[in-house]
Formats: sequence, C-alpha cells, structure tokens
Amino acid sequence: MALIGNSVTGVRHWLFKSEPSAFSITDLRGRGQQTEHWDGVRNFQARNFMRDEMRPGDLGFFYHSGCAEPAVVGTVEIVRSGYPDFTAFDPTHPHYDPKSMPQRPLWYMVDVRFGEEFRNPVTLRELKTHPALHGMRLLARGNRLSVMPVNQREWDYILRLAHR
DNA sequence: GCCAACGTTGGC
DNA sequence: GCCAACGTTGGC
Repeated sequence: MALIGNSVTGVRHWLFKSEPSAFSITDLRGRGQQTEHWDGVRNFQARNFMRDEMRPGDLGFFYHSGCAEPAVVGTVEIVRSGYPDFTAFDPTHPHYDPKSMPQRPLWYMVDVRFGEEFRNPVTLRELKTHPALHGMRLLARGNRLSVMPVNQREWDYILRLAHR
C-alpha cells in the first residue's frame, strides 16, 4: 500500500473537487452531521484512491472548481471507505454507466460529512503564489483529477492560510 | 466561449 | 498495440 500523509497517526489527506453550482460547501454544511455519498466519479485514478486508499477518519479539502473563484473552501471527514457507486447502476440517473454492474462494479464512492467552512477560502490564484505549495498535485499542469491526495505538509500549510 | 490537457474509443 | 478522433475537464 502506498504511504500517503502522516505515518504516525495514519490519517491521510485528500482533495475533492466539486462545481459549486452542482454541490457547494454551503450545501454540505446545510446537511449538518448527515453523511453524503461522493458519487459520480468516473475516472479510474480517482476511483482507485476512493476504492483502495481512503479510510474512515481521513480528512479532505473541499475545492470549488468551474466557477468564478476556484478555491479550497473547507474540509470534510471520510466516514465510510470505498464501496460501489450505485448511481452507475440506475439507467435513469445522470451518472449511469452500463459498463458497471452490481455483480462487477466499475465505479466506487466514499461517504463524507461536513468538517468546516473556511473563514478565508484559499483561492487557486493564491495557492500558486506560495513556493511551499508548488509541488501540489492540484497545481500540476493539466491536472484534471476530481479526487486526489494531499500530503501532510501541504494540508497543514493550507489550513494555516484558511485560518488567518 | 475558448482552448490546452488528457482520458477513452475504435479502426487498423 | 498504435494512434487519430473525439469528449470532458476546468482555468481563464
């Protein structure tokens, strides 16, 4: 198993992208402590992170993409590790994928719940100005993964910016 | 709305 | 297995 994040506590860190017009951090906050399915991921690398690596107790950033001010806007907690994304089985669902079947699921999801909404969202523009973050996967040229790991150092650094 | 980057598909 | 065509993502 690849070692990502903090080897002492075992807690690992992730980043989840969402277009706020579809589902925003404010929407998630509104759900309180209710858990949410992070469904609809249809990329193999992102799927593998959810299926193979995420564990309950891991933490993730909530990132707003495809909007006026792309930014890290809050956090979530992973409360259930990877299991089949059942929205892929439903022909009436927008995320339906006939290649995925209950007997042999192709796509996976995790459950998350609201952590916090940042007082100071950390914009993509700002992330790029911090040399400490230049290696971030989110900033890698052409990166389009909707779910990706964040290392401990990057996690701590961004949290500090968010709590200024 | 444009376009670069990149994943997927399908012909060969 | 190669690679061109196509679709999607996502910043700008």
